Amino acid sequence: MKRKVSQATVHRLSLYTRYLGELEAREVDYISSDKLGEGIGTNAAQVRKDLSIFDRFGIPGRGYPVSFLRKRLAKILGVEDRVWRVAVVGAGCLGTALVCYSRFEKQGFHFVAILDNDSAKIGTRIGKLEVADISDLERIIRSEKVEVAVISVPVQNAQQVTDLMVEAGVRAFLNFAPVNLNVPPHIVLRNVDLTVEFEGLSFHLINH
Amino acid sequence: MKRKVSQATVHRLSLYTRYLGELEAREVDYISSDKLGEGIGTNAAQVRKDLSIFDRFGIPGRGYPVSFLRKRLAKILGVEDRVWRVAVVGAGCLGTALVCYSRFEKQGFHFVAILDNDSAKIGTRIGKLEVADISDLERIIRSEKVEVAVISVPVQNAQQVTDLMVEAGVRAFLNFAPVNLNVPPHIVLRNVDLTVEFEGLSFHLINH
DNA sequence: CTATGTGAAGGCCTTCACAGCG
DNA sequence: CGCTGTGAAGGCCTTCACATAG
Repeated sequence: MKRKVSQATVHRLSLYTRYLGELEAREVDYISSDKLGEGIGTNAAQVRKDLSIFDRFGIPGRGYPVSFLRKRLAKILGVEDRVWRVAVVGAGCLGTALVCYSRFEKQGFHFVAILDNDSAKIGTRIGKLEVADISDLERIIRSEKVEVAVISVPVQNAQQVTDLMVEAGVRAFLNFAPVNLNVPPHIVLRNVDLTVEFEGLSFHLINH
Repeated sequence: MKRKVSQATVHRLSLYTRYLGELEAREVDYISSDKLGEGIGTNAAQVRKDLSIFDRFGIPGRGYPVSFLRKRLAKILGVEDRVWRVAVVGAGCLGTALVCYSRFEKQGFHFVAILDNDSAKIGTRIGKLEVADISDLERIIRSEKVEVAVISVPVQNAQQVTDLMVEAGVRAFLNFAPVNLNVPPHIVLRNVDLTVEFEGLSFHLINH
C-alpha cells in the first residue's frame, strides 16, 4: 500500500469488487477503467487512482483482467478465502431482517448468534439461529469466537451492550442504533443511520 | 443559505437535530459548539462552520438555544411540520423490517404502502399495511401521493421498479439493492449498501 | 471573560492531462 | 493506437486562530 487509503476509496473498492463479480459471471475477461467507473457511478480517473494505490493491475491498451482484479480486491478488503464471525444484538425488526438476509453469508459474513434480553424472544428460532439470552453475552462471544457485532438494540441500551462486547473481545461494530457510540481507539465502528438517510432525501427534495 | 451545503454537512445536520432533541427532552436550554460537537462525534469548529452556513444561531458567551436551534434545523432538513409519504417496494426481510420500525413515523416519514410481486405475500398484513400487488404500482403511487420510495427488491428487479416509480412521479429513492441505479438528474437517490459497510469493517480489521 | 462567527491555512480527495507501455 | 499510471492542478472540506459580541 503506497499511500493512505481513504474511507471513500474503501467504499469504492467494495463497489468495484461487486461489479467485477457480475462481470465475471457474464464471463467478461477485461474491463477498462472507463467502463468500470461507469458500472459503479464514478469516472475513469477515479478508478485508476484508486487501484494504483495498491498495484499496477491494468494492461495499457486492454484494461483490467476481471477475475484477477476481483480476487485481489477481495483479498485487500479481507473477504477472500476467509469468513468473519458475526453476532447480532437485538432481535427486533432489524436484527431479524439481517439474519434472514442471505447475501451477507455469501460475502463471507457468517452470523453465528443473535441475542436479546426479551424472555418472550429468547429460545425462539430466527432463520438457522436460536435467540440467545443477552446475559450469556460474554460466554457466547468467546465460545463462538465473534469478531464483529451488529448493534440493533434500542438507543438506551446501545452503549452498555457495546461496552460489554468490547470487553468480551469484539473488535468491530456495525451500529444501527441512532446514537453516537464511544469506543476505544483500536475498535472499528461504522454507523448506519436510516433516519439520517431519509432526512438527506428530504433536504434535497426541499432545497433543489 | 450563504454557500453550498455539502453532503457531509447535511449528514451532520441530521445528527445535530437528533442530539438537540435529546437535550430538549432533558430540558437543557443552551449548548456550546464544543459540547454539541462532542455529542455527535465532531469538534466545535466544525459545528460552528456548519451552522454559520444558514444563520447566526448562537449567542457569544452562552452557546446555542437548544429548542430554537432544533426547530430551525428540522425546518432546513424538511422534517418540521410536515410528513413525507413513503412507499416500500419489496416485502422481503428488509422491507418488512422498515415498515415495522416505528422511529421513521415519529421523524415525519409515513409509510403509506408496501408492494410486492409475490402472490403469496400480496394481501397479507405487515404492521398497519396490507401488501399490495406491484402491478398496481402506478395507481397506488398516484392515489397515495407517494413522494419517496424505498427499494428493497432483488437486484435484478431494482432498475425496472425504479423506472416505473420515476414515471409515476416518485422524486426520491432510498435504495437497498446492491446495484448502481440510473435515475434522471432531477431525481434524488441515496444508496444504503450493507455489504459495503461490512466490508469497510473487514478492511480496517485487516489493515490496522 | 466566555464562546461565537469567519477569513485564512491546511489537508484531503478528485479531476486533468499526458508520458509511456502493450 | 488505446488505455493505463501518475505527477500536477483544482476543488472541496476541515481546522486554526482571532476579532468580536454578549
